[in-house]
Amino acid sequence: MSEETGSTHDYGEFVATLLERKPSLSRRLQQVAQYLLNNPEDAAIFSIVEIARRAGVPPSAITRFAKELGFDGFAGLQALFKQRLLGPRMSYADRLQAVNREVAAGSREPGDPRDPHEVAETFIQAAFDALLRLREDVAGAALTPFVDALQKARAVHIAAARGAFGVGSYTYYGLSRIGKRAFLLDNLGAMRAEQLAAMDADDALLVITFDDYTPETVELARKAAEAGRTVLAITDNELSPVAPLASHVLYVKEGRLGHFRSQVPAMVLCQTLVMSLGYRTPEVAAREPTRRR
Amino acid sequence: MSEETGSTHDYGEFVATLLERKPSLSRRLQQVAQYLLNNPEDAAIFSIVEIARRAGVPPSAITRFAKELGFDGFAGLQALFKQRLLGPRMSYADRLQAVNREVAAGSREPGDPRDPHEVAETFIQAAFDALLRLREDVAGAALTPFVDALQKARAVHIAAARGAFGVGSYTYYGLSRIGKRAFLLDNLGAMRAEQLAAMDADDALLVITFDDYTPETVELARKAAEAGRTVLAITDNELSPVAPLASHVLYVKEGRLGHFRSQVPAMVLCQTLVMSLGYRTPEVAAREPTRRR
DNA sequence: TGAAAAATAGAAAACTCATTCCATTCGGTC
DNA sequence: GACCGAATGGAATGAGTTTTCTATTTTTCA
Repeated sequence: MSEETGSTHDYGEFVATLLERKPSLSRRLQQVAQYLLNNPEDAAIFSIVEIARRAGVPPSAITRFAKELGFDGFAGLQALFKQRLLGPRMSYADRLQAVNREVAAGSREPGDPRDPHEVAETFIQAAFDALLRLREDVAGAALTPFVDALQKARAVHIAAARGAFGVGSYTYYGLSRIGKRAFLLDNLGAMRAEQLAAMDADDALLVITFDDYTPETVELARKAAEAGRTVLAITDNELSPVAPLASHVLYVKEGRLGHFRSQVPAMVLCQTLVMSLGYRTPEVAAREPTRRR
Repeated sequence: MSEETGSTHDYGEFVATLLERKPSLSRRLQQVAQYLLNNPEDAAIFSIVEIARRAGVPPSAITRFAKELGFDGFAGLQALFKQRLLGPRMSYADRLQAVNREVAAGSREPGDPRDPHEVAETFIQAAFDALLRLREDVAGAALTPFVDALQKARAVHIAAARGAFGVGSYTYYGLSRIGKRAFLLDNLGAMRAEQLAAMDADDALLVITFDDYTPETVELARKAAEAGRTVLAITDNELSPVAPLASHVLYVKEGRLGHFRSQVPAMVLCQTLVMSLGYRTPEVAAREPTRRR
């Protein structure tokens, strides 16, 4: 980790360097450059041997290429391509690249990652990435049946704990606002089971849980499913323990940062559900909600 | 089980197989399955050692997993993920550009605005805008003194109601997670005043309120300020009634779309504060390493 | 509660991959 | 067309990754 990477830490920057230096590279190295720029995904994924084969050069040419551009070796070069592919750590939009360059140029300090401003930057990028993913996930998701189910329910009971509690609270608030009867199963006074028992046959349970799958929340979903209640789930993937219990499931693949997961996409999805439901209840949409002009 | 189970050469098929076979897998192997589904990109890119580290299992568990599912070894399993990543989908960069163009143009084909997918699109765009604005706001904001104040407080009491309750809950959870003593003033049993009175002289009150400035929340801030307690505020602008009561204020200019406010920027800001504080608490920082290496 | 079976972690072995080095080839120059 | 230096390919080496194996732990069932 000393003076290794020489020139570039960022893919865009790397491309710029390459363009500039291409004329001064030897023929073979230009060929390598050509291939890498044309197949950045391959470059991220395959071994040097495989890449060499595809590019029609010997592996040693690629090693030489990496060194020529100031990397320690192939690994350093490939790291750049991996980053690009992984997302949250890559520059995410043209508008924001300007700022990235500022940082690179030194008009802003690269900075201590513990500086709150740096942390903010990181989380904002993570949120961007998470939203991009949500956008894709949602495109193929069955939102309408989910909203149908919410509409059909006489009341919605919400189970969401720990990391998901914020999203659950927000959804509870949103549903209440549009005039949907909603209850938050907050396990107050350890009355979780009793709160659940208060569910009517026509009611639905909305379960929101991710990743650690808070056992209490999963348990609530199981009990409700066993009791024959409608269970709706928002969770992160097909193996989630609540998925098989629910009649409708929406998946939010979340962008994590360290151990902290971005609540953003789940929040936006819930907003969407609430609003979509709101549109369907004309009298509520017409009614001016409290304290809003 | 005599037939080749591992003939899945397509990611979707693999997920299906996994779903079916999950119950019969051992605990560890389920954990591996879970991680792989949650982080398919990582699975495509990193070595077995790195993946094992991130999933919190020994490398051999992953090898066992691969064999259990009928692959020759890890390589065969990983090939699936690589294929998925390279697949027919647009490259990441292309996707980003597409979104940018759409967002910038602000114009997509109209469609029915009540269609949940349209609603989702709208909210996602709103969230994008809100994040961009937050990015600007945060650049000039005094985050560090705010975090200092949080750190100095022996315990943090959080007042956030109605629309802000979700963000408040999340912040409460986050602070607790990093080992900061935190309390949520939820007005349980109408004991708001008593909950506030339980504040110690060294404690701080974190007020989160926007727009409608929930009177109860403002009242809490006022009481705390009168009692000489440290008041920290997150609100939307300089005219907010809580601004003059607080020793430190952070402003989140609302990214509203129609008349629905996006909770996203407030959420991200709170994440940032929690994480920044977390970095300062050594034992927590050690427990929660970031992905930077 | 105890014995048998299954699952597991970790270290050592087997293997793959990346890099180095040097003999050979290539391209330019006189 | 022959010389020289740079560029190149490929085998040998070394680093890193995966797999296997076994002692230990955990779970299951009587």
